[in-house]
Amino acid sequence: TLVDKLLVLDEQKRSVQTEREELQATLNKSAKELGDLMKYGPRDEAEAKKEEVKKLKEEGLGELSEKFSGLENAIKEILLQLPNLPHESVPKGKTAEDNEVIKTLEAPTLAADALPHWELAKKYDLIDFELGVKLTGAGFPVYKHQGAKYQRALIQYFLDYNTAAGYTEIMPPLMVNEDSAYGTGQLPDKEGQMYHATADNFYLIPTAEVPVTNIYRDEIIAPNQLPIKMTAYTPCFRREAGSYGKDVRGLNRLHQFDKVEVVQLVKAEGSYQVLDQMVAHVEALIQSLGLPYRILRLCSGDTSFASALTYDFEVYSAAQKMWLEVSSVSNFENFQTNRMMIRTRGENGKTELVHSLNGSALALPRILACLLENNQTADGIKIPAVLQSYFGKDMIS
RNA sequence: GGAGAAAUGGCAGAGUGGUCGAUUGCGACGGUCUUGAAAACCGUUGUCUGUUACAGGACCGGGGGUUCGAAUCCCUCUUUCUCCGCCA
Repeated sequence: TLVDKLLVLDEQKRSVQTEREELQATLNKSAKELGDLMKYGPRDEAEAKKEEVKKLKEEGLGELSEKFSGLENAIKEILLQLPNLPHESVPKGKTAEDNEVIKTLEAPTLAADALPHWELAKKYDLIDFELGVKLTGAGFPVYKHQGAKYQRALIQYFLDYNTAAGYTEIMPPLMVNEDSAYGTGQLPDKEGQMYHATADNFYLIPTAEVPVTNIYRDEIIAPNQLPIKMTAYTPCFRREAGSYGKDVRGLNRLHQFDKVEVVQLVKAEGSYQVLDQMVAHVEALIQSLGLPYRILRLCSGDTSFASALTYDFEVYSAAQKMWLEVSSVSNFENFQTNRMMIRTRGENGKTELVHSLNGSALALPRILACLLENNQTADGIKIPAVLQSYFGKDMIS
């Protein structure tokens, strides 16, 4: 297996490293002696010594260095391919069927003539999917009138909700470089899922997690700065290669969508309590919108490359009669921070990796879909109480 | 896009081929003094790797080269600053 290979390579690397460093040490020492000799010693003796050192270097060092960097690269390549290890509470399983339902609210039923959100979007002129096709392509909807305003209201409400809980608001770049994409684990795992601006080798962000977490790449965070809590609204871009059918109808799956994300960097001890807090945070947010939801603990096969434990939140689309994922809350432990070298100092002053966690709070399109479908009435679409001050009225009509 | 200058530890800023992992100042931390604080004085203060431990090795924006020896010389890339051009 990869791991066995890794162990062998690592052992080889160490022994080559020791060998090389010993040679390096003799060379360094000789060079120093030679320095004195050049200054004070007899000329011919210095020259003789010089030849001797030169020969020693040529014989060993180049070969050893090559061998070493070869081994090092092989190891690095394997390490990048290894996913995170699942937390002990993660149920074993391969597909979404094996996810564990932690909590579920009753799925409401609507009148027989209830419309799916794409019909409602057309009826009230909220979203123009065909226009998006003209401008860009499928999966790039155009929000209009009350639809655009509803988006803005949701974004603002979510950001206010998160900052009230102590998250600092961030507005990051929407494109990142290769280092950032590797840092959070999108590369090499999700190479084909990101839009790639090849002329400059930038990637359009699939989630705010990427730029926001990378803010602290290569940093040692003072212990009194922890926990670091950040929230960001960004559009997200995903190629979604391989999706098809009713999965992609309407707002169900888009290439560009809006999301408000929360990210935390915390001490390793207690990171799972923080995960629980984040789950509670997201749950209360969904509750405040009055949407029926359920919480899943993802099985090993459904958990993403970088995550150790992920909870998914799904809301119920009453007109489509299906659950739609609207938030994913994960603890990455030190998987991302190890790649990014995000550290803090422990009791003894030694550096140690922090843990990174993040979650959506929340992704907009499916929330909007459910808000439209579940709140439709003969007179219009009701706006939840918490959103009315942001939206400016209590009904879309 | 064109021309020039620069990149050194948390920050500022020395260092132009050997004794430099790096002077000094500020900041931070510990201590003395004080009822407490300030001031003053003394001390500590980069990262990675590696060993049971000591030793050892690497890192002065990134990569490559010259040399017995590179923070220092050469090539290249990136970034920043100044001037010019263009522009929301």
